[in-house]
Amino acid sequence: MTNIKKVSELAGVSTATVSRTLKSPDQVSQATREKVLEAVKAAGYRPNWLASSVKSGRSNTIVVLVPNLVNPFFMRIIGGIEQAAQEKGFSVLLGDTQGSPEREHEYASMVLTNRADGLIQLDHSFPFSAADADLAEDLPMVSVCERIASEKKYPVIELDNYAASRALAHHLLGYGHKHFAAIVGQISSQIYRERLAGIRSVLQEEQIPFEQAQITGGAYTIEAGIAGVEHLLSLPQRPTAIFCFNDDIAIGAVHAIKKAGLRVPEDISVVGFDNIKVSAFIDPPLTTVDQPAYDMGRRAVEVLVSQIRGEPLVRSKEVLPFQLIERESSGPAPL
Amino acid sequence: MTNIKKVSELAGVSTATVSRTLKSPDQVSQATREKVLEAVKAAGYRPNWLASSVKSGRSNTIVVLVPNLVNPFFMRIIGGIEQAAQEKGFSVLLGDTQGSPEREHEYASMVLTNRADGLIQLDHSFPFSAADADLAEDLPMVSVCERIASEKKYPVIELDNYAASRALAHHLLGYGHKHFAAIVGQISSQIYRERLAGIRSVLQEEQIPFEQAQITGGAYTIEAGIAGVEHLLSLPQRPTAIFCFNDDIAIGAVHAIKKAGLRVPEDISVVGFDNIKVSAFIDPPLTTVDQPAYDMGRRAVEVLVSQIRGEPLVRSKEVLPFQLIERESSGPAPL
DNA sequence: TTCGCGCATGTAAACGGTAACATTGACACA
DNA sequence: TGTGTCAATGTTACCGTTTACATGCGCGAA
Repeated sequence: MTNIKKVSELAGVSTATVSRTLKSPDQVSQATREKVLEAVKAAGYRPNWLASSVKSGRSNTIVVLVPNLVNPFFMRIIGGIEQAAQEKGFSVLLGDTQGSPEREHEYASMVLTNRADGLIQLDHSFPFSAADADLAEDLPMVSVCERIASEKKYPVIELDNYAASRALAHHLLGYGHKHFAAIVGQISSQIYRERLAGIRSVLQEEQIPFEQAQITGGAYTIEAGIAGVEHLLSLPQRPTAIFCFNDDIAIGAVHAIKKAGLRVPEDISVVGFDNIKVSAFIDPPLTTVDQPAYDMGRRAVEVLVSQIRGEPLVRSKEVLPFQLIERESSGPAPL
Repeated sequence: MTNIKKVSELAGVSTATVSRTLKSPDQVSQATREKVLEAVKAAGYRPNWLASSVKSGRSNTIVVLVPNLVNPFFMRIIGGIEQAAQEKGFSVLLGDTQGSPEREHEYASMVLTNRADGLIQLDHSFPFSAADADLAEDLPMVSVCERIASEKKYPVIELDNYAASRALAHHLLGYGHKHFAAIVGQISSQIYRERLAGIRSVLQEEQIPFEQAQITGGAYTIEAGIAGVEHLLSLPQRPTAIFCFNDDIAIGAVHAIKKAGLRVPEDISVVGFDNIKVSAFIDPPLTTVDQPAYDMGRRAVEVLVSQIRGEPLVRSKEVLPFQLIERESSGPAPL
């Protein structure tokens, strides 16, 4: 391993001069600078990142906790995280948790051991173990989409899920639908509550009933969408419009509806959430709510980095704009 | 920051004893061990990972270069990488390159600066900059799917693309197709050459022509699939079967074919590659080649870690099995 | 009783940088 | 000529661990 000492000997200067040449070249005379740079090149020297980090006490790394890597919506967020992190000189450690608390604990503890300076949580759980909880008190942590379940309020970058659900509901009401159902994702999350509340508020205003039996699901997967539709089609009153809490669920729902010999949207309208890439290209293209995933990731990094730098928190909650994307999976209610 | 010194003072022992208690407890008497562990708990001490890494010279980190985060096939590979890395005590740094050489250089250089111990490349380029190339000579690097373009042969975990393409070709020939086309992904890659060679070899055996005009594309995207079909439909002889070099392209192709008023597979059969999740649930479900993406990721880590440990290389090339998944996007050639 | 062995622990030198402080010398100015 | 200033460089302490080596002590064997 070529280290700074070898370079300093090669150049006939002290290690400090080598360090200065690389970190603050203007403090070094041009003559020695050239000498040193030549020695650096000759030795093939690259500064040891671990060593400088240990000195500075900062790893310039953030860890991102993702419940599911294959979800393209999360990946778009992570794309934004990556981009912003790189611009700010941070690198991104990937923490694929698969929803397992043990995994979350493990990744979260990286912030306690100086392996990372902060963490971004894409799920809604408080990621630290009970043993670490008190140490985690003032650590830089930001959540995206979901709010972290803890007394302390960590900053969150989110969507106005309530308003977005209301927009979807109004969209479907406009088509004359009267029988609604929902296939939800993770239960007990903030998203679950807000979206459901949004739907309920609109339906209540119109005096349209919306019972617990019409709410099914429990995971953000295609399979959950299929199972959800199978359940809903077995109900005495078949819904004519289904809210799916993400596009994966909606894709499964559309698939199952067609498989049952029904048509989308002629028999049942389906709306999703997230606007993942493929949603525009399935048959029929999905009506959905676009979330600015990339920007949410970017923003999360900006907030996190300012926390890491110890800057005061401006807002603990940022709500980014959604956009209702009307496509062909929703249409007039059947007569 | 609570460090080992604070703990040692609290426990009334030396820092060495604290370190030993945590790293090799059997060298410490039970009495002091308990004393130390209590002090650790009282101080809320967590060893500084940066410091131990600088000492050991190993970061126990690998960096993964991905051309495109939103591609679910890559994400399945990365899922396998993550899992295996965690089991082996490594963490994963994410390098979203977007195909940009500068980004690749930047991430690759992390291995030179001890920020990572090795790298996994999912693209086919040699990721180091020209300036770093000679230093990169003996660095642990493994590629998945694609072979790295360099004189030195780095280990690669791949699929038998030639045989898989032959299988797809035979599948379509069995349906009586005579007019083929291909929408390819990245040109100039190993995959491009092998898959095309596989297709060509089968068609040649059957004396079926396959001209350059029938080969289009250039990116692994839905849009490329759409553009590809638009081009192919403008040809004097319309193909009855299209090889798409991944499922995203195939999804775009199916979309465009339907949009043109044609049916899949009655008018045109479409086959893909990768077997991403959604392929089974679009209309019609895609015939495709399943790649064991997760296992490829796992295997890549195993090979990489053994390289990092300096173990001798067993095989420089591992070929994992594919599986032809016959679904409904392929069928009998139209009369 | 003395010697030697081995366990438990302490001391201090690493690891590879960075940066505060010290030193040197050139130069300007009185 | 003496003094002060400043730029360029060297010296050295330090970041937080780990670990080779040193020390001390108890105990069994001779």
